[in-house]
Amino acid sequence: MTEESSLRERLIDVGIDLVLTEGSASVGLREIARRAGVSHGAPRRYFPTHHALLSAIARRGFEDLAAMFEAAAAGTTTPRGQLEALARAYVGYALERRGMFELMWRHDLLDSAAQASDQPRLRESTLPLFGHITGLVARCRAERDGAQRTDGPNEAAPPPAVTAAALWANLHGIAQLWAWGSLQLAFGTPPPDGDRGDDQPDRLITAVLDAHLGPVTS
Amino acid sequence: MTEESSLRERLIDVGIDLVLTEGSASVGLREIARRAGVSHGAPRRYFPTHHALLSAIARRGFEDLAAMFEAAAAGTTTPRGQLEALARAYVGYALERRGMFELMWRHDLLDSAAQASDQPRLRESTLPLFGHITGLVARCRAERDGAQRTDGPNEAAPPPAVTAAALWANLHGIAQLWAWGSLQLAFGTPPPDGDRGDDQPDRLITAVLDAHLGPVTS
DNA sequence: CACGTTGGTAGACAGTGTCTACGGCGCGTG
DNA sequence: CACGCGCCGTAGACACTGTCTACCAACGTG
Repeated sequence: MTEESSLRERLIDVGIDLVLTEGSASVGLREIARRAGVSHGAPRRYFPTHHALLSAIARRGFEDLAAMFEAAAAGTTTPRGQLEALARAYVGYALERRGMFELMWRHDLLDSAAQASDQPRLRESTLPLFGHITGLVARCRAERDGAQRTDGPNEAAPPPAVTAAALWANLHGIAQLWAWGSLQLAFGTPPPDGDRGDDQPDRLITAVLDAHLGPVTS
Repeated sequence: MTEESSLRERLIDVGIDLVLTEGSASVGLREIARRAGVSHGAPRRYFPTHHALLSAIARRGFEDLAAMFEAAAAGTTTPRGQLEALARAYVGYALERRGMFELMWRHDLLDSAAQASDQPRLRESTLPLFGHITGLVARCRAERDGAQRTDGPNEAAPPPAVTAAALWANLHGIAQLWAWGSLQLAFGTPPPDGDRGDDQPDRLITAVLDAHLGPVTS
């Protein structure tokens, strides 16, 4: 099945492999064709341009990310727990599949606005994710409001969509800055290629959740 | 003065111009040389490789950003106000000087780890920024703690460095996601090349500040 | 069997980053 | 004043890239 699939899928697979091992920069069209065992003109039959192939690869990344969210959310039932799992999955994905995460936001390499004739636009791949976060934030706040109504200074919390956007942006920034190495050396931990320190982002993530949703009430 | 400077500076200037007008992607070494009026091999005299020239350009970007922070902080005196100005300056810079902002975090294009013989490492260019944020957060919290000590559920706020990192990451994520267009369509405003909606990031920024520092107490 | 379509090959073209050899210019020294 | 020597920039080559085009071998169908 996986060995004799159509060349189109094989090119995407090889591309993903290349993005993950090498950086997202050196994913040449000819290199993908080479590793797929075909001539350099072969991909053109399925992808009119290099960007189209990269977009297909990135689309797979968004699908993987969505699947990872569902898997993470299956563990717990409370909205706060699901948000926590989602957050951990997001920056976890960015850190362990760094090249893919980079590629997914390189709008200069992707046809983010064009649609591939039947697929939805690549830019809108993040919409369900955002909707998911918004829903969880709303549920989370509803639970909180139902439980205790005594805390005074909670005046005029922003609507769930704003909080969700802020939370998402926060996770995204953590992922990118951590991948770049800035946050590590801000924390004093030596960043150069030392894979240790994987708990530090966790500390940041819980801090961020507390900030945006309020501390845990249990 | 500016017209007859050394070629080295002129190359950087032309590169910045190119990055700002065209995207950060198409800043070819030969193109810079062409627009500077020299042959394609000339830059090599001052920058051993393409990445070195791009790193010099990015370094200028970090300097500009730092200068913009100082200018923004000069307006107000309260730490909260300075943080607000800094936040607005950060995402403002990212939005109006988009190409530069993109380039600055493209660690696949920059010699982020190597140092240019006398300049500090490019990766550490963000350290003073982070230190600044941390200091402001600490001052902000000290003021808050001095004012009112009555709110109960403020148990165990994270150390200032963690809050500063979270805040910075949040601004960074807002800048990037907004530049990509995801946040716009998450908010319903049409993102495709419509420059309108510049107030929306402002709403996000204030929400983010409130979340990380607590709502304004005035 | 002839035929057109599908799926891939191979070569060409412009353009890129890097490397190397070569010129011209100015400047200090004999 | 001549000479030589660095500095600074030019020009060409090389390998490589993405895109385009012509070609070609199967293959199922009439």
